[in-house]
Amino acid sequence: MKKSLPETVTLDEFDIRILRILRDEARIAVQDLSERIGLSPTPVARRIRNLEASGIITGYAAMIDEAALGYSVTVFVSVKLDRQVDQALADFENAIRDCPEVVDCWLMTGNRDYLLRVVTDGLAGFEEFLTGRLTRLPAVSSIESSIPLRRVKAGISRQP
Amino acid sequence: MKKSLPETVTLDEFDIRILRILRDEARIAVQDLSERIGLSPTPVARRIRNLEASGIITGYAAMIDEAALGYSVTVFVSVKLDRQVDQALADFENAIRDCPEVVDCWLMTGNRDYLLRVVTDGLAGFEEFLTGRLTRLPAVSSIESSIPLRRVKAGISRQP
DNA sequence: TGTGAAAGCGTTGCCTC
DNA sequence: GAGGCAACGCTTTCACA
Repeated sequence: MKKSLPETVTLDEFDIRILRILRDEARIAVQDLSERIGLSPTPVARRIRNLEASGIITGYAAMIDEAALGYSVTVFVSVKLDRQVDQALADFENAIRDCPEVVDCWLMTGNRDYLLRVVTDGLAGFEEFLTGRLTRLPAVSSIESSIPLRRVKAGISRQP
Repeated sequence: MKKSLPETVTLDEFDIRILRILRDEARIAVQDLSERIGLSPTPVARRIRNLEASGIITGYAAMIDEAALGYSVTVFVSVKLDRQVDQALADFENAIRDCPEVVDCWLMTGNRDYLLRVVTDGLAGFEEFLTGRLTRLPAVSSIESSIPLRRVKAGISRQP
């Protein structure tokens, strides 16, 4: 039932604990990590390498305070395309992947519209993105923006 | 000792390049990083420590493939509260922070509703979260769920 | 910011269970 | 099969220029 995944890796308690710690402190030393979970460094390093090789750990990211960098505006944008053929979707997605302003993008069910999280250095920058880039993409028919007041919980991935 | 507000830190080209690299490869060795940006390891380590201390780097996260862990379902949930006094918001937010299913949560402008990204190990798990936890929170008046087909772009933060 | 020495850490081969 | 130990080599750190 639960083996539809490409990787049928089985994770034991140690793997789960490693993931749990690495999820929050990705730059921790293997040695410190091994002390915390009660194993010696050797198997911990092996387990981390296996988790990386099997695709369970897909990478490590520094979490950067966007506001401190001057990116103070986050907007959620809902985009609808007027043509929903595969080519239009693919073209739109390729264009989105080239936009640094778009941090996150999901294709939604239903009317096959997209949900984007857009980050800019101000409302002027957002307007520029909207009028200068987004509305100029072919097949874009309607755009709806929602502005958040604040982020209540900031997660990267679900905790095991 | 120039410890000022996080917003007023000035970043030079080296800092930006360090952030850009750490953003994608947070576990890179300082030595490798220093070779890539053309500085010796010592100042690079110092810069990283300063970036952490000034709050520009808020942490490091391992990116974990949720599907490989069995968390195959992502749902965006829009929640509206019937009372919008501060206490109701605070209570709701505290409850949300305790839900491992809720990966990300934003308070939106307008009708002051919340946008949640919920991750579970299946639709049954989602239903359990919905009926067992979310609808039981006080002040929750309406809930709307949207299911994504796929993630087009998966970002952590805006690239500098 | 860079250099060099010292301390700390990760990696590997081998052994044990 | 997986964990642990020890030694080697690389990385980080600190004093000082």
